[in-house]
Amino acid sequence: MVSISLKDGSQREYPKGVTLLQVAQDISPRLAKNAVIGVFNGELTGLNTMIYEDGDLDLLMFEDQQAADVYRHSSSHVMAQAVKRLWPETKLAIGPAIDRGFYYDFDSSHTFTPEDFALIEKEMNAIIKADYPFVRKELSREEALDYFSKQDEVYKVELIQDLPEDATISLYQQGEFVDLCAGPHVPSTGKLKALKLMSLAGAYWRGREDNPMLQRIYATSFPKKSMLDEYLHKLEEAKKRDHRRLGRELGLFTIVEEGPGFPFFMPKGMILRNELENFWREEHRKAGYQEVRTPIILSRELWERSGHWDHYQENMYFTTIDEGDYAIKPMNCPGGMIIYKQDLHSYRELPIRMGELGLVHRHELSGVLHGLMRVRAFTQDDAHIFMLPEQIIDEIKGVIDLVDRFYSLFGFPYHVELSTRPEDSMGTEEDWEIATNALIQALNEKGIEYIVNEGDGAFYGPKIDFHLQDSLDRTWQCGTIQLDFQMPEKFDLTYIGEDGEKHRPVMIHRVIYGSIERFIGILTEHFAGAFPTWLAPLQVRVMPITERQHDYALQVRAELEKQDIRVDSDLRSEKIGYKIREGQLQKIPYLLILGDKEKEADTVAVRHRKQGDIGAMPLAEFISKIKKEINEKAL
RNA sequence: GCCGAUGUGGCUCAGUGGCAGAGCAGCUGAUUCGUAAUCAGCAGGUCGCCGGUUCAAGUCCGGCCAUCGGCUCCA
Repeated sequence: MVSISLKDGSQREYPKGVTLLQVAQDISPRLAKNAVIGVFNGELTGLNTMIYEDGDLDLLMFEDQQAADVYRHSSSHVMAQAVKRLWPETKLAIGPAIDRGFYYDFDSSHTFTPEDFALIEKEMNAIIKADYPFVRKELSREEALDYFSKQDEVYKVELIQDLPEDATISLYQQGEFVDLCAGPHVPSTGKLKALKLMSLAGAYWRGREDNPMLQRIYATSFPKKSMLDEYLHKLEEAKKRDHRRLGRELGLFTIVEEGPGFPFFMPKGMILRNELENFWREEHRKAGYQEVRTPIILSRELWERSGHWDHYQENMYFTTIDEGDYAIKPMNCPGGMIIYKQDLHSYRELPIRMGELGLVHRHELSGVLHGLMRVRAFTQDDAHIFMLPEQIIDEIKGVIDLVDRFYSLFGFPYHVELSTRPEDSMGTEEDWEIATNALIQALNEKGIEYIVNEGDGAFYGPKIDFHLQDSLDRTWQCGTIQLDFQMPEKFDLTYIGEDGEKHRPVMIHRVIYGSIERFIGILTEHFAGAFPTWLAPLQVRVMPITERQHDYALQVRAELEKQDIRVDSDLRSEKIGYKIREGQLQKIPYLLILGDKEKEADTVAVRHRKQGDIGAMPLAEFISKIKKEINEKAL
């Protein structure tokens, strides 16, 4: 017998060789139905695994992310099986579960089109109906290589060759289909229910540009049709929050063919932008920053000195002036260096925190442009901090605090990544180690969790990145803190120390918003265009019900303007419902509806964009209410 | 840059080789109305661009550009 301890602390005895599914069945038929995968003695274990030793068991349902991953992973095998049936010459690459679904990469002479989706889905459903068990087989490296070589599955062969010497090589088979796979899987294909193929994409084998491009099919699956429908509905809703759509609908910005990647900001977008910049200046003043502005175009010689010529050239735009070569700045730092060098600096001045809202241009590949999130011209809310080596940790922590101050104000969840030395970089191994450790120490002292991106740093130093999410949960790097020992060296920056000698300062590059453009994109999606009142391009719209109240409406509007509230009025001869509808669609925080009653009583009827009609009140009361909301930057 | 898809009025979209359409938005007029769409009329298009096939191309073919979804890359 084996003794199995369950999560609730209870223990059950079973004959040796009992499967997890049988255990689940014994506990409750519903659990057996809903369980996707087990965790037995800490190991993710398939439900049809037989148990020969005592242990702790936790049965996971789809709602658990690990279980969902297994479920999707099994789904990807079924998709591969269907594709192999339909196009037998197709070679298989990899097919993992991802956040909300799964994909499989194929190499096929057949070019998949969305029209194939129905066909593949139909075949997948047939495979599910056949209810093939997922059978695990372990075999030696030689056997595995031999098997996949014979099948001409070149990608699988490559994968096996790259597995560590001591790795267990396992296959999973369902029906006629066999795939190299570590597992585990659901017990059988019949466990899978609601599947949908989502999209096609090209993807380089192993993500390397010089490798062949494979055809990737993205799909998702759920244990219930209703869950799939709900997911699809959410996707539709998310599309309505897309900043590119809202940018047009709300008149914030536009990008046209005449300037791919070069956004135009329209009057309403500029109001939003200016509010963000005002707030930025205020906070940076408080945090001890000075502000500078450096030129957009600077000489080739400068970029050679900074290292950009060698390390960043393919991202830069160039121009010629009087036969001299110039570059349009892709970063603000060299300009900052020049400003620092205009004066001699004492150690007593440090740290010098020098901010710049700097417009940079970068040549991004055409395929990566994406609304305001990925553009070719953007404004970085940059700053360069020049400091003593012993000030490094405190300064980094100061920036981390500032980032948190900004992101919490908007209610943005974010995650942090640490990027280390890339291949194409400047400086000594020692400098990089000191710099990287300083970033790690600051993160640790702040108690911030982070993931590491090996080799993803800037060419001059390692960095801490802050990532925010868009409406589809894609993440975008916004804030970043980069520690740099190289630029001060290249530009021979110095300060006079206590000893009267020249010393080398250390430098931080940092941004909070990252790029104002990207941040506005994130902001728009986060609030679905309903910006907090302090940011809203238009804060109040006054709408009289009939012409009888036009005078009163203009009077109210004038008073609000006098109070620096952004207000307009809708005097068209439309029904009030029509005006309200437009006001709501424009996501204006407050609509003031003025009829005879209000005019008579000298009040305004207030409609809040989310709370709806909140009743009439004296204008003065409304003004103090909205001013409080604006001053507090309330969400 | 690479893979795939898409490109028709300001917006959303119909139009499968034979006279370029609809709804919304816009303009004009009527309507004066109480919390998400009043009615009527008018105007608006080199069908992304260039070339080809054809008696005839929005439609078929080729090239380019842009956009969308990915890959790679990054704020």
